[in-house]
Amino acid sequence: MAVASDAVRSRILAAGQRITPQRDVIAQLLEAASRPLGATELCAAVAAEDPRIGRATVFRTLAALEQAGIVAQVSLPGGQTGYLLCGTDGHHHHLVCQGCGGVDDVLEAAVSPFLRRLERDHRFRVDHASFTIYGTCARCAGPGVPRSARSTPAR
Amino acid sequence: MAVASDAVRSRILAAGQRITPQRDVIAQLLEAASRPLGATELCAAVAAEDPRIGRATVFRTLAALEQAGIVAQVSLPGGQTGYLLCGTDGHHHHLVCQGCGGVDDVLEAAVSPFLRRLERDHRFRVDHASFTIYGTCARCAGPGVPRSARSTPAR
DNA sequence: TCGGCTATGATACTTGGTCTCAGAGAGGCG
DNA sequence: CGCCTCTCTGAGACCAAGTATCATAGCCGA
Repeated sequence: MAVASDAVRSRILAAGQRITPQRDVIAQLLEAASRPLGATELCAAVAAEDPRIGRATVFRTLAALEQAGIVAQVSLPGGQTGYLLCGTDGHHHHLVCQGCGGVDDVLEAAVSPFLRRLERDHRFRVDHASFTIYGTCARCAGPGVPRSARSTPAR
Repeated sequence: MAVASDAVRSRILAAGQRITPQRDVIAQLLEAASRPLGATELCAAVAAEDPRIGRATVFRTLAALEQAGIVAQVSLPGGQTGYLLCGTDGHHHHLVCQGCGGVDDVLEAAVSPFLRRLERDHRFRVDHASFTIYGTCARCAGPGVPRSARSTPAR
């Protein structure tokens, strides 16, 4: 059976959490998915991998991994919650492609000027902002069918 | 019993929806709250106003009002959903004050430069973005404490 | 090896929301 | 006025997501 990558395992350890077979299964499933998994989806996948793992353990593990900064919750369109293994350390945001389900990370540094501007304009102190943005990635936009305006030389 | 304001009623009508006593109650409760109400909270308030109004009607009404652009869903910290009567027409975003629960609207125009920048940097076409930002409004930040001294970078 | 702590599985429960279905009520029309 | 249709409603079953509880298993350090 596959196991979670060393990188993930070491991050779990670094957060002072134990690596257990159950956590390994869950981390590995999220890692293999590379797109946000819904609660039902994840529970089903976990059950398929090892039917003896309980729902409570799944959610506990997600909470533990989230606390360790290894998984993030994103709100999927339709109001559902998706769980996502994220490669980026620290607080960041997500671009979710509605075509392939892939996720791109947006570093906090890219959004903080925007937030500071909001703070100034609205006389508001921002404590916490986390947003998920839906759209279409370059690959899914299709080669040869680029958005008319997107000839911009992106890095 | 109080009724929803004329502005709200006319917006319901403009969206081709009927004004019924039940919708009136719900719109009026949201209007009076001036902060996001959770599902339980709202159902309880509705029941207090008229115990014969069913849950299904509450959610149906919320959906109808949301479609009419009169209410918005915001995700409250803790993952809960709040319902909110919004004064601004068109797509916009919300700043939620964690002190008083008040909500300030952020017009789409204020965020689109940020989104365009993201599109450029990530080669990503943004279809839909809606974010709710938590923080403290100027009033709750407290009088006498100058804003310049208390600005904190977003986490 | 012993004690304590962490993690686990089972299960019941809560919350948030949807679906279904029969019926009430309003509006339009002849 | 009477009828027809269409929207909206209430009740309640149902579902999905997540939490709480509790006894137990297993790891780990002393």
